[in-house]
Amino acid sequence: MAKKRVTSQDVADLAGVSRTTVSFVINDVKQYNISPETRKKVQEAIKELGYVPNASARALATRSAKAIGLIMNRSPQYILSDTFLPQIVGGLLSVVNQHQLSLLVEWVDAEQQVETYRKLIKAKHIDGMILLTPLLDDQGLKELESLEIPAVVMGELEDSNLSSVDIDNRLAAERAVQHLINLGHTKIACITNANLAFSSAYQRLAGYKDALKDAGIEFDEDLYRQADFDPQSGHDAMTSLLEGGKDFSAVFVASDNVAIGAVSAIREHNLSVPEDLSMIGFDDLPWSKFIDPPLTTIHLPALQLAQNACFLLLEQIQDKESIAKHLRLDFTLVDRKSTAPFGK
Amino acid sequence: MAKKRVTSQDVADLAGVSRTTVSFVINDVKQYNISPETRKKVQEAIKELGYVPNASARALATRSAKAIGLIMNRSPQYILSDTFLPQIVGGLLSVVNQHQLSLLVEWVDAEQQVETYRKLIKAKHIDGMILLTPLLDDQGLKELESLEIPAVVMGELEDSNLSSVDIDNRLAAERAVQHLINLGHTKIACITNANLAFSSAYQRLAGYKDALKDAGIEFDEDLYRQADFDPQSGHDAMTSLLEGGKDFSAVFVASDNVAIGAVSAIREHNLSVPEDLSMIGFDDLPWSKFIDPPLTTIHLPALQLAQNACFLLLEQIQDKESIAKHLRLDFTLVDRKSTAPFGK
DNA sequence: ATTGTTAATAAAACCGCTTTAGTAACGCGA
DNA sequence: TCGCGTTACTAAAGCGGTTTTATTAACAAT
Repeated sequence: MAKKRVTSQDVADLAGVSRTTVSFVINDVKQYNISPETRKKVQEAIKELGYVPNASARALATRSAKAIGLIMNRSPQYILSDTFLPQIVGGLLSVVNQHQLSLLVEWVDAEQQVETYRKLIKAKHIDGMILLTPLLDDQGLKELESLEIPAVVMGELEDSNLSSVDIDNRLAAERAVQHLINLGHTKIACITNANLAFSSAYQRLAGYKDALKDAGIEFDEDLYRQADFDPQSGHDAMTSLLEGGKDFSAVFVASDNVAIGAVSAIREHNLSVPEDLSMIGFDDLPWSKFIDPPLTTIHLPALQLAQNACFLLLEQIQDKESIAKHLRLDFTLVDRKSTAPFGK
Repeated sequence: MAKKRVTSQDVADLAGVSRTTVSFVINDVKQYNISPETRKKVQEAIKELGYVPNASARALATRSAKAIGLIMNRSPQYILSDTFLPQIVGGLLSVVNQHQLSLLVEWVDAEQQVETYRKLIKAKHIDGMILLTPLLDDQGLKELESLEIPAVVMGELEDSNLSSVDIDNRLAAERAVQHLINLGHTKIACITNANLAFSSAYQRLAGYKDALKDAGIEFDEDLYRQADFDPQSGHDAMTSLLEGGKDFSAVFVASDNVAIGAVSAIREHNLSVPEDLSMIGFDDLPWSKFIDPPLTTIHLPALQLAQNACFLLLEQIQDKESIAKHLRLDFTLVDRKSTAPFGK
């Protein structure tokens, strides 16, 4: 008893008009004037039949998918620990919904980036895309630029012409480390948020080095570790630092999600934050102020970043000629309880 | 210089065959045997032109969208604090990718549930859907059942015929509370994870009551608060409990995300967990074992739940006649450091 | 030689919508 | 009365695939 699908023809028949007219009513095409009575007849027929236009047919005819894609570079394993995902999805959803669009989530395999980007757009599954956690050497992105496809990256890529939205990661990291320096610390360790192939990790590390340099402190390779997005990696990195034998009184952890693991490692060594070790984080996740001690950190306006990325993308989709923009939102340093003056 | 789109006709021309043949090659239709040479010619043409079949056209012709939807009931505001989202998305993505499908994320407004579900499916945007955090009285779901649309809910709904995947929330909550009782606690407070319209909140509360009843402890309205998914609400609920004047030695918090806020409130009252108050959580979020104290909690296999939900859905999509299944995955109680015997 | 089969490909219809290019009806000025 | 411009609508041609049906050639069987 497969229910026959209701098409615009059915609506047209019931209303006693043509499919053309039905289409005009639905899309509110204004240069063709349809009489109020006809309009009403059609609308009633639509309601009576419970007609919903077929999205694929529409997309095919209009050559626009009415959908955008959120493209993630991380492998599923990393997505699991992407603490920002809810904020990003929530942000995108809020604007996408207002514009009657759909949101597609895709994950591109590192090995076949180039292919995947191309396919997504060529297949016209989506009208444009938002790229999350870009890698510095992403060949696929290079191709995207040349294909002149609507796209905006959430993150910074130095030599890219794609539109982007981010905070100034490097400067923010510098400010974070300066905060520690201002408190009198000179031996400051650093744990990155991820492997340096990710632009945010690279830039935050650069900011750390900037701050040291400004203060005339030499960068010490032994006080630096790489983490891998999740708390466990932070725990391991901190353990390694503590057992490395090098003395330090403060640490800059380039992601709160990593920091929470680092704090647990510090506790395991019977030390405490900030009494024995000051820590400043990065990201300001929803729970950062609820842990013990509440984390001093850099607030990343993830929701706004996502929304703005979406706005930029929609702009590009509507006006293909629009030039690439690089939007930088403000960050703020949130001073809580995980830092203390040197020497107590 | 709008690059002309490459269609199957172009491929056919280049290969010197018909569109039909191109289609057969692409889809590997086996009842029509195409000679190896033709096949090769076509494949080379495809490669040379960089041809990618248009998804909308395909969907229109095959009447299948090759996409599934993840439908969230929470408002964007709540999505922000949905700590499981990364695991769910990661889980879905991993199976969706294997099957060459796309994943659409949608949020349905509480006010227009019925409409939204129908539209999504009728528009054939998606072939089926996975429903997250269902509400107990969701009218839209009722309609879904009658429309015989492929759908599986992540969660439990008592009187629903839709397929579902979940753990036994009620039993798990009972076990959690029994754990406290076994430690000698008798005055046990409860903070729900959300408002009781959400089935998980309702069921976890029921489990809490079951455990009390089994142990002959009377349910005390004053020792019970509702939270609202996020840490702040947990903080507020716990503050309210502590300042309520009623004595209690343990608390069951029906979500770790809420629990982290509750712990912070406890600290603010200069009390500590588990010395002054034992706490058991629920969910076992990625960071639950890294906070201080590491949370004793119920482990919810979110990733597996998502994957299984997806499998069930795909099954339903392929075989419309398949009957609804209710899958219950195992939970485990993870005993960490936030609980202690009563009276120390 | 005739017919029947089968293998390999092509023609054409169709999926359900949008959109261009009309067309009929009507009022209006000359 | 005729021509002309509006107004309110429609027929038909796509959009780019899939799928049913048809066609042709080769080959085996009668």
